[in-house]
Amino acid sequence: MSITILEIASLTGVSKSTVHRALSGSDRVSEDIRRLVLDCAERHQYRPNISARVLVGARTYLVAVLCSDFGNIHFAHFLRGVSKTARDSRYHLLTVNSLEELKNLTPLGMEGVISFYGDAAYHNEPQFEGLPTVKLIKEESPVCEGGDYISGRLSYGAGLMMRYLFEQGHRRIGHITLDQPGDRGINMKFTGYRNALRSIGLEYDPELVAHAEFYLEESGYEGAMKLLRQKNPPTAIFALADILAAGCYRAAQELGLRVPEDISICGYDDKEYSSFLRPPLTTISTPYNELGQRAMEMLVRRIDKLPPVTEEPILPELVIRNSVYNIAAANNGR
Amino acid sequence: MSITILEIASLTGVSKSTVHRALSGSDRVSEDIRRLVLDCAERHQYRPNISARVLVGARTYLVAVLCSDFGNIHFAHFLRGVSKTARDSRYHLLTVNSLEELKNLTPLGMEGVISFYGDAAYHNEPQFEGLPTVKLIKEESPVCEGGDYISGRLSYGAGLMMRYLFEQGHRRIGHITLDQPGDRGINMKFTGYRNALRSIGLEYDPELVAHAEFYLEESGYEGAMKLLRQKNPPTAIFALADILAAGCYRAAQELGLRVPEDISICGYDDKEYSSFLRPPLTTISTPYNELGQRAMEMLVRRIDKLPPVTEEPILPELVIRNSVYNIAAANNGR
DNA sequence: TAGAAGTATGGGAACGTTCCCTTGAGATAG
DNA sequence: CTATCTCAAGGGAACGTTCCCATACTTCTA
Repeated sequence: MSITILEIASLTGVSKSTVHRALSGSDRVSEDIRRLVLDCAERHQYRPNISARVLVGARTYLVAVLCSDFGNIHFAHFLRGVSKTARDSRYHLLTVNSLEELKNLTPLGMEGVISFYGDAAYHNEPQFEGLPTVKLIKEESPVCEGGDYISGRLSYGAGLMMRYLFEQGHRRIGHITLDQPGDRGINMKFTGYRNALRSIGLEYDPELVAHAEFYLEESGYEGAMKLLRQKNPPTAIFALADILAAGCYRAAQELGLRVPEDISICGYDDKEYSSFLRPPLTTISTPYNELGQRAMEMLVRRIDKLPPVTEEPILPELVIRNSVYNIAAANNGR
Repeated sequence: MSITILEIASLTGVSKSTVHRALSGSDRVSEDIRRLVLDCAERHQYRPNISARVLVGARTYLVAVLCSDFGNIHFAHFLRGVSKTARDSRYHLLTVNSLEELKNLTPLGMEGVISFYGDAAYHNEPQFEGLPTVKLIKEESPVCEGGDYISGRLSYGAGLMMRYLFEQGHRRIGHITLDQPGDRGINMKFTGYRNALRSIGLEYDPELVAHAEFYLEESGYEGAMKLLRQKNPPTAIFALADILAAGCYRAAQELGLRVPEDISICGYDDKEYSSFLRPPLTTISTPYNELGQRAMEMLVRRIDKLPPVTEEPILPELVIRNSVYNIAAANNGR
């Protein structure tokens, strides 16, 4: 274990109070003694005992990051962002798997919580365990008015893609959505699709929407099959997730349709594999790393009781590759 | 904050010692009082204050997981495994980004450390901060004799692939390795390649080895170009990583070679995208989830001062898809 | 029936830190 | 020269828990 404040005191021949003052920055200590103490602390690699600090209610610079699935690659990127800002602001991170575990760990003295895509059930609580809390959510909604939150802006992303498809001349745009109970984000994307249709001036046609059951390639395949076998099939399919888009590719291949010449396909997520699909998939990328950094910045301000600042929003980006055909140009060229 | 032992004491009218005894399991307390105390604790959702425990040197059930890159998908899976076992054995996890941060957080009272693919520089230290430590390493080596470690067994995985290629009739097998300073694991894979060559009875030919500079698709492309443009090119290329294999695909395509008919390509990692490559990539999968569980089990035993048990090793697995051509069968059929 | 043995409970100290109050010494002013 | 002020430094309490020892009471044994 590390050396304690009391040991430094006896080593330097001053009292623990004086050591504390010297260590905790410019209080009332003479310059000589400060030097002496700081020197001794440095030499013995003194590190304050966080646990003791907690007990007396002092600051800990500990922040909990809540995520129910550590295996999620998006979380991994998010965490990397959080971790970066945390390091810059001398905070320490504590990853927590569930609300139950968070409760068990609160005595460690965390000063705040960052929550990654929590269950919809928790959206209503503005903070966890009475601690300042920043939540990453899939899409803003009135429910979240109370607390601090940062949004993946799925609806915006969906609109981005829809507008792009429209610009490329597509008018019949299919959509594969995912019916996952309790996950508001996905319905939000569906909403994004519908809103975009409206703003573009296209009519909503339920025939153009397939409902996938699982987050699997197979579900995308089935959805695409349903959409493409109609008498008047769409010219483009916007799949809710890249993994579903991969399934669409397989369906297209099986039906003898070329991507993108015969059918345009695009996804959402920009997974690592998406650029390796043939043709490389046009998709939407969410900058989770930046979202993580921003979330931590927001939390730090909140902990410091600073008023929230309105910064430029962090928006999903359109990643244009080769899976969407420019119908407009093709028609012009004809 | 949660209710304290002292508050329960005054609530139930007994002393804090008695409350502590009742709470800490069957010590010397009368059944009546135990009931009374447990009831009160339950009702008020008592949670022991870990920080106070640390201070008096009692158990904390806290374990640190050390990883320098939280964005690593392999780590994400590993962490999921660790987390599962931790939950089952009522341990709590604390993810730590660097050795420096670990040092800062030791006062939280962690009882052990699990380290994910740390720098080679740390391999020599059997434990961090004097705590029981289990390390995930890429490959066993004499260096690690002192401490507890669990191995990804890269060398075994490389051997697995080489034997498979040999069985499929390949005799000129190229290899793309990665020159990363300080990363022993990669040299280990290279060693695995050479060992496998020897055990199979093939001669080592430096002409068949390309050294990639970065962990990038581009590097794989360059490596494959070098190997395939020789006058006597290999019939198969074993790339050090799936991402390099993806680059090999591009090189093959550019040279007008069909995969796998003209050139077999295989990788290592079994990344999510590997099954989406055309043709789907034959590769090696490391069960990081299981490795994480095992690592935590080992650590728990070590913390409990139990002797280590020798269990079945967790081995990488060959994932056969369609990127390796069976030359032997083709020749027979001819 | 006295003393020993055993059992239930209470009380104090300790862990390392921070906060608050006190002490003492030197400087300044009247 | 004394009273007041300033400033450096020391000392004690508190946080919540655990551990150890003390105390009171019961039960057993000779």
